Amino acid sequence: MAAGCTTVFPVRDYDLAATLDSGQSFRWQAEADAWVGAIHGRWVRLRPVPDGIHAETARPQTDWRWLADYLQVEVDLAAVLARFPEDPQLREAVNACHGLRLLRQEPWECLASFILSSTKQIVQIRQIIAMLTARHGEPLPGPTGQPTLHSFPDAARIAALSEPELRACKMGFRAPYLHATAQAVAGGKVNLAALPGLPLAAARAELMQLPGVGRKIADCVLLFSCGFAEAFPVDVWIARALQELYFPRRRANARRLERFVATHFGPQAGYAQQYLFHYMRTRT
DNA sequence: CTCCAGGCGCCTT
DNA sequence: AAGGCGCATGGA
Repeated sequence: MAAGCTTVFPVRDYDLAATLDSGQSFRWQAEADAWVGAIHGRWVRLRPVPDGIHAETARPQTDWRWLADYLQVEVDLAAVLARFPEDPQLREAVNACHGLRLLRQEPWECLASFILSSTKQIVQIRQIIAMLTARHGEPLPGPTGQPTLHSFPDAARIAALSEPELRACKMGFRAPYLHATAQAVAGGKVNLAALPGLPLAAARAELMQLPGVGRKIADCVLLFSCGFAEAFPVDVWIARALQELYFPRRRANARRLERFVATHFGPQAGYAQQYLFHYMRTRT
């Protein structure tokens, strides 16, 4: 294959803006008609085009599989939606968010990002992560005239930082959680790369050993970076959505909500969750 | 000013 | 088992 800095992924039903800006990933920056980001140690610009997604890198690529995998362009969205349960609430969310997809992110960046997400608004999560990468990531080669992007600092790098250095990135009480989890991952106590090969419950239990990682953050990592499409993170937005859409008359406690999501949404529950989440956040 | 944000860990009942 | 509270920080 010839090396080049651009390619087009032919794909239908892909809303790039909704997907990159729906709270599953925190580093994509909007330009006039494109998105710029740093993934897999590379500067990338993505642009929606009529027949798919146009991609541009700073350095020539001979193999674009890393990006095709990240974007999940091979996923047949219609087949995913076909396995959703038939209920009017979910149908409404799907109709409102046509082309919304799930990404497949790098596990460490995903885990660290969601440790930093607790009781923060998405805007602030983005600010914390921007500061962390600018200060402690490696500068990436990019086009001249563009602001320099940085790689996400790996677990060993964050483990080697002091807690005050982390707190200086405005992450507050999350600093000791991120630090201790970075040490556990860098030290091999949890092997993130092995999680996709485990049964869902075992992979979840592995993640929940880590400090600062409970059920919700574990499910985010399982869904957004490990390929477990049935993982269903329940945050305040989703809890509110389930309460309002499915239990409008009586108050449902956490236990009841957990049983409902485990039985109602099926094998593509994680996709359903993303539609409900985006629908709740964007409806007027 | 108060309230709350893609929670978690620990402490009470 | 289930619920309450503190934790930093900043925006509404």
